Amino acid sequence: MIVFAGQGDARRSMSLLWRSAESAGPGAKPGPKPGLDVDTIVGAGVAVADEQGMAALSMRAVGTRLGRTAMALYTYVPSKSELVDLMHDRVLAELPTEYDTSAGWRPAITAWADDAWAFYQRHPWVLQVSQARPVLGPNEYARLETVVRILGGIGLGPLHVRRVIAALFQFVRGMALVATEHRQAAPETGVPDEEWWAQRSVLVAEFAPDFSERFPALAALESTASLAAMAEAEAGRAASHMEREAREAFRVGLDLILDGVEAAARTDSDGTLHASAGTP
Amino acid sequence: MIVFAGQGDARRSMSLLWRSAESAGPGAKPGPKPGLDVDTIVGAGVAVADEQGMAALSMRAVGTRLGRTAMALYTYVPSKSELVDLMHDRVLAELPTEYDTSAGWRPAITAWADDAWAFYQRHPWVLQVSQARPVLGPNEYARLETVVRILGGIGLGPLHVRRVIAALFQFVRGMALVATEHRQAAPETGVPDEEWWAQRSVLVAEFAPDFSERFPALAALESTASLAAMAEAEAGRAASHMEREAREAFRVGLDLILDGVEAAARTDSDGTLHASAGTP
DNA sequence: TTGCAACTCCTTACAGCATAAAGTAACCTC
DNA sequence: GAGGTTACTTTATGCTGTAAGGAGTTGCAA
Repeated sequence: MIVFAGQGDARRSMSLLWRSAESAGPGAKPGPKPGLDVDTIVGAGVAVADEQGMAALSMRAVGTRLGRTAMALYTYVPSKSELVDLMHDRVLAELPTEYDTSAGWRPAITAWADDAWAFYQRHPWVLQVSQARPVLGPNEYARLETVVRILGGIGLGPLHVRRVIAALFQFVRGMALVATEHRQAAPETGVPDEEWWAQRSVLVAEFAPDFSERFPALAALESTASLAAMAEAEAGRAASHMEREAREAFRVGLDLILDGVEAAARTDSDGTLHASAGTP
Repeated sequence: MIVFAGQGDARRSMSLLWRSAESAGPGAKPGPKPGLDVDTIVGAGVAVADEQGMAALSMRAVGTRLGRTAMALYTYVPSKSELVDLMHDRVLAELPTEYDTSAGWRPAITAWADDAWAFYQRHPWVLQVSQARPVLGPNEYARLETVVRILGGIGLGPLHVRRVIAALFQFVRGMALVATEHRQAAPETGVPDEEWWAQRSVLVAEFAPDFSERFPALAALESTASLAAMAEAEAGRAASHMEREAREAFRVGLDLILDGVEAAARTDSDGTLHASAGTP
């Protein structure tokens, strides 16, 4: 499903991304009045993707939602992959850009990560858009700017800042991806999480009766961990067990990384070359 | 492209995954001699995916490679998604399962991460297989067992171990994904990395002339970082700049996480409940 | 030896996808 | 009103996974 950006006319897609009441022009043009516009189409695309997932995002689906055929969209948007780019940048606008750093960078970056997490849960399809050649829309830059503002002045060298941010981004993305996949798998396959796992456990036991000899460390971990997990399972039932575990792993991993960043910031600021980038 | 596992007959797919000279049975059966077998088909699938990517993996493509039609495969494999599961577990067998922990867990886990990185670069399509409902094949478990053996005995509680491993997995996966996407984008779109970025920079400057006012921290970072990046760019030219950056960020991020794990292991082993799971 | 059941593999068919090409109708300017 | 431009539709092409049915091969029982 991963869609690559930047195939089409680069100039056209950039002008679509950065347009802002762009060049209203001379006014009346010949031909029938446009019944649609790019914003409406992008909105419909986002609605389809939010409701039915990326796999259900087809030109027909978007067109139908607007009472048109699939081909009608091509008047406004060069191709499906440009539409996805526009959808991506559109939803990115939901992310906050200001974080309070008065209590230090760490609570700020934690809040940022939590917001990103919530964002991905809201728009899971975003995780399916390729990151290789970023959309380079205004909101993509705004998101980056936000993090750079928080982490730019904590004593890391500029190259270090970039890499820490990349690592942070990918970590958040990765954990959010597992969580959304856990959540989506149930409706997609028609089998609830717990039931699926139970069924599989039985089958594993059946086909691999020597499991605990082949994977002793794993078996030991499972037995001790499942006790704790069961106790925990009684608590909430809004989200499935796997989804909650992903959330916990996200929190734990984030703290691990931020501990590392803290240490790096201390050692980096003594000696190593660094420019005072960011934080005006 | 993300394919969900476990839709088909669970029993059938488990027996395919765990089969090992399975129940040769009574011997001669009626009907023509099978011209293919599951292993051959899985091998052909891996070859197609390795060479042309996940998007090019179609039943027709795999069939053609074996001199058959697409439908011939359905005699051996219930569906495409089961085939993908089998391919996944097949290549997972390439990963080493033994790591030398005599110098401590940290070099071992670093080597593990490096091997995983190389593995993903070799089989980028693996990154497109959903993790939500893991394949639960023997090699998937072997991979997990390997990490648990390294991290099980360093003083983390069992629940903590699971989450640290989840975080580690997702981090490696995420960084590997960016790297492979950078590498694949060039052939996929026909435009080399550097050229694409140069072209885009010009367009951003054209459509957002107020860039450095809108994104001051970003602009400052870019200008200082690009100096260092240019010096670095002279060194090697095997991989593109973006790909090398992803690799660097991977290294940096991994060290950050492992610093955190080290600290956690120290504090966790004093006081908190934990079982001595793993490392016989 | 014959007949049958099981088996492999093929052809055909269908619904769905992105999108190219061509046609129709609406609208402005001259 | 004519001509050109634009919005949108219909039709068509070549992909996809896979259901359905048929052809040919083989082993065993009668």
